[in-house]
Amino acid sequence: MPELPEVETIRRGLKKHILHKRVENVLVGLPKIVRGNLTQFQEVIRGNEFTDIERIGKLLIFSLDHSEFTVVLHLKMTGQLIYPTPLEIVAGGHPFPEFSSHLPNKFTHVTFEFDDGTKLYFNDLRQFGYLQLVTENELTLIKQDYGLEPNVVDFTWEHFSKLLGHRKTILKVFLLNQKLIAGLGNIYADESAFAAGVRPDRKIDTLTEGEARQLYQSITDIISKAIELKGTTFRNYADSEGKKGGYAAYLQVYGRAGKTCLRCKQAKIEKIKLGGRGTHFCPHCQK
DNA sequence: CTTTCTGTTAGAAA
DNA sequence: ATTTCTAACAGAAA
Repeated sequence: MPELPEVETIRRGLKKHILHKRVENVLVGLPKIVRGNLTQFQEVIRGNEFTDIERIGKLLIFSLDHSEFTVVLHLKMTGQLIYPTPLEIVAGGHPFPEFSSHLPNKFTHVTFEFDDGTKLYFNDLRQFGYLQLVTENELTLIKQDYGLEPNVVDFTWEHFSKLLGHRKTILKVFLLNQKLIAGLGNIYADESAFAAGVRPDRKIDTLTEGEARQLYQSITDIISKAIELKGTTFRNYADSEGKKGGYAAYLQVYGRAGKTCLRCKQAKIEKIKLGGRGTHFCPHCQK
């Protein structure tokens, strides 16, 4: 579920709270959520502490103190990392009734218990997400599978344009390819194409330079705005404090199939399937 | 009731 | 080599 802005929001939220706290216990209710050897996973983390949290694309990377291992975590479609702070424990506030108001709940598969009594919950309704211990070498290999980050300085027009190259693939598929651009998902891909005025079913090699530049700018603007607003809650995304993201109010096409376009106020938003994903666009505003 | 859809992606099949 | 399909899963919506 979460795309780059949502994962980044979670990363920032957790960094404020969980670093340098001794992990007293790692409770695992659903073993398959932990890839690799479960016993080793628990032994390496118990008694240790997280020293940093990084992110590449939609993947979170937790550094451990004095360990050859690093923890990587992917939330996939419905994963959540919730760290109730004392204030929220009092308020009892998880915003989604289906996840019940108190944690852990039936979707909590891993719980980290810290030495100050606080807990970090990994919830995942659809159970696609995972945690895994990786060595430095393995981490290097994983990083090689990720392309440009849209929110860093070297996401330049020159790099982006090189990425487009002479590809003939469909724009939507291009935008979702994590090996090329890391972190875009279904929502921001559709929103970026709309903002650029380009149909998502266009072939990359038919884009004019002007359209390509528009697209580059749209991705940059949308991702930074979405990070600023702490992501988009369309269904059940929540940040580490259990709060919803604010970007949903800015969505132009995603989830608006059949509704009148907010820009031209004439055409209805169409929904088609591209690369196996529901794809939304305005047939009037996007060429 | 059944069918289709869902913010992801690894791996198989074509 | 590259592109498309499917599976992993649970629940909401149609």
